[in-house]
Amino acid sequence: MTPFSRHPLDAAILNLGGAHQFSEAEQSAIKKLPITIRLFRPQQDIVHENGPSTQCCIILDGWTCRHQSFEAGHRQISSLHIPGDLPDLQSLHLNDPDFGMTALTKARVAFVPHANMHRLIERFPAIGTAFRREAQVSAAIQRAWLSSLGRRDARGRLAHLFCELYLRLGAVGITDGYILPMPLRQTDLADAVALTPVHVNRTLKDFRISGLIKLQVRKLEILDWPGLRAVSELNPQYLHQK
Amino acid sequence: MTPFSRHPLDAAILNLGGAHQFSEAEQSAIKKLPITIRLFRPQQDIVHENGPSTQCCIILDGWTCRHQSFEAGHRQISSLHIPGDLPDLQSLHLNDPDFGMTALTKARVAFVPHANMHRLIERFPAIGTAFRREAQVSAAIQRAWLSSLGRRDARGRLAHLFCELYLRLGAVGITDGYILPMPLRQTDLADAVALTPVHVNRTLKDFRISGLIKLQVRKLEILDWPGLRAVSELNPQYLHQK
DNA sequence: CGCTTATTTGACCTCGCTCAATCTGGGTGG
DNA sequence: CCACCCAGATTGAGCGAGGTCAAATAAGCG
Repeated sequence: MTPFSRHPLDAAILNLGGAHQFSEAEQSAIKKLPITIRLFRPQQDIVHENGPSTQCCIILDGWTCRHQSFEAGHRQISSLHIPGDLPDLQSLHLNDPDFGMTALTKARVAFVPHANMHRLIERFPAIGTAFRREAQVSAAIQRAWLSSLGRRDARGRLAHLFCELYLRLGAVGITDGYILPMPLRQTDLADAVALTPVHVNRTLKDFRISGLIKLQVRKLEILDWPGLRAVSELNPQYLHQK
Repeated sequence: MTPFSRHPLDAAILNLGGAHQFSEAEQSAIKKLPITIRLFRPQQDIVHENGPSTQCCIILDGWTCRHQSFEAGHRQISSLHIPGDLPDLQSLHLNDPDFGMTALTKARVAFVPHANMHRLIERFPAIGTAFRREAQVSAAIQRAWLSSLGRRDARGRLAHLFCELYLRLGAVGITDGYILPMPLRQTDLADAVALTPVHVNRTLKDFRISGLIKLQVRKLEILDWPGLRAVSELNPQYLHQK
């Protein structure tokens, strides 16, 4: 783990490997992938909602989201992605994306041509297995969101989102105690939990008054974890961490 | 395709194969899987929400659903499954299920031990690929549901569900023109689209009055497909059919 | 034909939406 | 260094889609 061993895909390798880490050979094969790195500004499209893609992307830095738009101008964010995530494995198997992806913050994203990914899977079945596992984990997170939208009220939804982020960010070592980065605007939060920005604002105020959280500039501090967790009815099983 | 070629897993093979069907060798390997077939009555649990499973299941007959329960007694259905579906590939990779699965109708379900599935994937990488593809398709369907709950009103949600079912059932040849089986009770519909049974009832009445559908005993007839589709804002891309 | 489960309808209420105005803080140009 | 700007956050007032509760009707089924 000397500084020399740093590679842009390190976080992704760690993330994908999960419980049983990749072998040396597998890791170095991943690191030899021909990647193109691009920078994005907040609100910039990474993958357009229509139009096929020939590359997979890997989040190196910053936050991105998948979303779908509606005629009335509303949009629904269906997942949030942080460094180490591979949010577009779907395009390896399906031609038409059913979602758009955009940056929520400044973001650094690596792109790998599909052909290279397919070859990688062929040569290293364990990587194929890891991709299947990753698909299942992110499907599980999506299910949790689905239930959240379906059956939780405004407080529950926001609390659940915060708890999930706390755990996910903690797993990749981005938290500082109970303080986590929170680069999303209230508008973005609203699109994620399917509320209006106005109501998100009111609910956050409610949380603040109840002493559950403190939300400053781009930083969220969880003041009362048991309390927030109770509001969220969180069952962290679905994250399948560790 | 003589009657002699009928095998309980035929539908699943067709479903999984997708665009590029399996080779003879692959197909016969699948058919040689040691399956246990069990029958379930409506509302009976197939996979419990807690407790690990050591088998994958394949729906042979009937409808099932995945769902999550909440403390207040509510439940959210996160997906519906019809014959040919493999709704529990997740358990191949993740130990703890984050959902329960129950039969919505009388159902015939085949079970295959994980070990045999893993061996199958090892020997036939194309089957591993098919499993990845299947995971992505069902994730896409879940995303569509998620957006539906988040951004559509009661009419939109129900219409969207009906349109999706029409297309999915059509793809496996279960529809008869615009008539499709609809074994779900209004309570089940409510749990799927996150409304109360009462409001589902009112919305169905509204559809009936608008001449969009006819809903009789266990049968749904779509009287005005363009109309229903307009209400649903359906973009069938996400089903990735064909 | 009686019993249970599902559907239907009515009356009332509430959570979250809409619309609109105001406040705030960080960035920018003079 | 300061006045200005502008995106984002905050607050208020009124409304409506969908929820709740309760009762009536209809449909399976032994």
